[in-house]
Amino acid sequence: MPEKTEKPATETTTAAAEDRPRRRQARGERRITQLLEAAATVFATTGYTAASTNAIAREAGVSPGTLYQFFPNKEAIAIELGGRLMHEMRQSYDEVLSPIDPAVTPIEEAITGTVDRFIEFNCLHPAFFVLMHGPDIPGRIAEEHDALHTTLVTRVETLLAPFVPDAPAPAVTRTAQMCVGIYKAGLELILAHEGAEREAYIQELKDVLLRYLRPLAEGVVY
Amino acid sequence: MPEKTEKPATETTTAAAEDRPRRRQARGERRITQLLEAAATVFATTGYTAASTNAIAREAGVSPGTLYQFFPNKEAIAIELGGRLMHEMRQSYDEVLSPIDPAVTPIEEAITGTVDRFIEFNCLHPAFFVLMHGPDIPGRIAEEHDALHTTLVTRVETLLAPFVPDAPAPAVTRTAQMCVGIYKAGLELILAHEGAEREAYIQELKDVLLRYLRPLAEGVVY
DNA sequence: CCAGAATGCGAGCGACCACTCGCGTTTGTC
DNA sequence: GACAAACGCGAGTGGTCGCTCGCATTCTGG
Repeated sequence: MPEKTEKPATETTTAAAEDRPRRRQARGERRITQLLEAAATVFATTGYTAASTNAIAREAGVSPGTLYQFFPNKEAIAIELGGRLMHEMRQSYDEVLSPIDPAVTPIEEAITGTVDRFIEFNCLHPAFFVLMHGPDIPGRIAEEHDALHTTLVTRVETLLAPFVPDAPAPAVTRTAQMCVGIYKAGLELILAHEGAEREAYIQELKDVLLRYLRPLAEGVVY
Repeated sequence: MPEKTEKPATETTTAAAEDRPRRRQARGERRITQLLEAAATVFATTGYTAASTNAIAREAGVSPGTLYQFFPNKEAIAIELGGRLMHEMRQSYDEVLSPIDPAVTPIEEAITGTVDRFIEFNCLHPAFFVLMHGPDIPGRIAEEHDALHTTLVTRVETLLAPFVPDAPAPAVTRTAQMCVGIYKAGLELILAHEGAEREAYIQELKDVLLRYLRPLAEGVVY
């Protein structure tokens, strides 16, 4: 991996926020989103490491040089793409994961709503799954991935907490971790199928989570 | 990928079964297992694609040329390693997954026994998980992976079948798929922890599967 | 003990890939 | 309309990696 330019941290003088206050033109912004879309499809089909920057540029219909006009390196593409998808996801998921009162919303509804929302998002943006769950991903993105994962786990914990008021914290964490893992596993199956079969797997995932969590909500301890 | 030598099929004269009836010496066999062990550790730490053949040779303390004395290419190393692990696994799992009678063995025991056996094997051979669940894996190994996966699913299906005699086949398949997926997810969590925490996650995985499957065994349909 | 095969070496080859550079084109600004 | 900056190109560069080749060393059968 040629990493020659060590980015000598040219934070030289001015109090300017960015090191290079590159003024983007409208054309440039368009190219960026275009390149990001191309990257999304290439990442989704081949994975991150196997995706070549040349392939992304080709997919976008531009030259490799043009690509590097807007992104300093391959990782930055994934970072930016991941960031934008994360942002878009938060919009969907802040409404769903936060405001839940076990007295009002039964656990069945909480699970169904959350799962539906996440499934929809991931079906719409298959690259997100690749970037966030792909194991061949280098440093910086892995950090974002971890951040998302822990955020997700914490959210599930707070979602779970009111249902199990008298459970020790580590146990709740484990349950939340399992939930996220189960969700990931289910998502993979769901993305691998289409139509009625996909719907059936969605239902199956809900069943798993429901049967797993309902005993907790009912205070049953086996 | 440089694939120059097209193996000109030097089936020159004799009706020998193999193209090269290479007589291995004891030293060679030792080198092979040594290289395979080295490959296992390198694969387990860096994944398949990121693992360089030179790194494997270095880990084994031999030169790259020596490595290619015993394996035609990088893929063959993974194939052979995967094959040996598969073989070793079958020994553990044929005893567990086959002979189960729901009248004699309750579902709790079936789950516990199966999970324990598989967990143990995967903890012992972390490279197996990487080779079988890594997404950066080229053609041939992916085939073996798929073969293992479907075998696993089929086994779980037959394991499940006696508990749900009147369920439609596709539904059983879906349930089996979910079980395998859940197991994979749980395994990842288990491998990521140690000691008491690991044990707790093992228990958690068993709980998930148990709560998921018990309603089926009891004929309860939500 | 001695041919010949198996084993061992490591510099090097070719292909690929992330990334660059010089130069031409378009766009915004005064 | 003129100047600068942003945009666009694509051949080229350095580096890594899978793999080879010629040659030295060790083993094995007769």
